[in-house]
Amino acid sequence: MRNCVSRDVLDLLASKWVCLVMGALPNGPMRFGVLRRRLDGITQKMLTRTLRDLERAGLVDRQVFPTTPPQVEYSLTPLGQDLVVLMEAFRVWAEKHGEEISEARERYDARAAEPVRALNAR
Amino acid sequence: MRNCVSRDVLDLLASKWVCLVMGALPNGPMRFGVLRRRLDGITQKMLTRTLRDLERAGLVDRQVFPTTPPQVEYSLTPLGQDLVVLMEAFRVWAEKHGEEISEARERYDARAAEPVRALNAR
DNA sequence: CGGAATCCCCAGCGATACTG
DNA sequence: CAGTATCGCTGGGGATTCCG
Repeated sequence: MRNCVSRDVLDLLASKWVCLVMGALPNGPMRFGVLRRRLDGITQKMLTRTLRDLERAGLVDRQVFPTTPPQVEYSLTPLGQDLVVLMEAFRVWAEKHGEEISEARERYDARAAEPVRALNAR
Repeated sequence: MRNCVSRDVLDLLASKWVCLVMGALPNGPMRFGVLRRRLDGITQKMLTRTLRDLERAGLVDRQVFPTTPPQVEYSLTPLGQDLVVLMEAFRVWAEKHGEEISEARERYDARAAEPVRALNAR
């Protein structure tokens, strides 16, 4: 179901790195290596793939300088910048309520463990 | 990297069904079965898991009526409603620019196919 | 330096069957 | 009706190696 358009964009965001990559390059063009180090923990393969997906979707611009060694710069397109604004709003929400969520999880887990303890007590 | 709080929430949204499930129940409590049919295409297992995750995170409330047959109603918590507002903003964005994105993809694919055709032409 | 290619693992999800 | 339990697969993604 939900063959609607928003599903496409949703699938994009569902990718593990898309948000992080986009969030890492809002200020001007950035070289591949620099981006890689900024996102410490990402594989070069996943960074390449993620950037390709974003470029294909028209959210990221890719500029190649045929020098030696080669140099490639990535930047957000206007559309990409527009989306980053939304994601930023989301990030703010997350930082505001993150604590609240993790507390809720701890409470939930504590409640779930309780019956088990009662069982072991016999 | 990015052990920051927003990553937790990000992982939640990255789940395939979270956004769809939350988007499907903004108006009052809703029974499991109804929700299931509304989300036509979701497995009962995934719906259960998704709802559990959301309940654990404090975004969804689960109320059980010990009748026969059993009846369980799900609803958004205030925190969940708050998040839905954000997701709604995102959905609007997606529907506004979805076309633009799929066009960009077609252009990209066309360009990518071109060199191949040039090769085959020889 | 930026990226393509290859190998491989395992979590996510679907399908199916069973239960209180 | 609203789940839990079990099996099986596929594909996302990591590690490594090679290339211009």
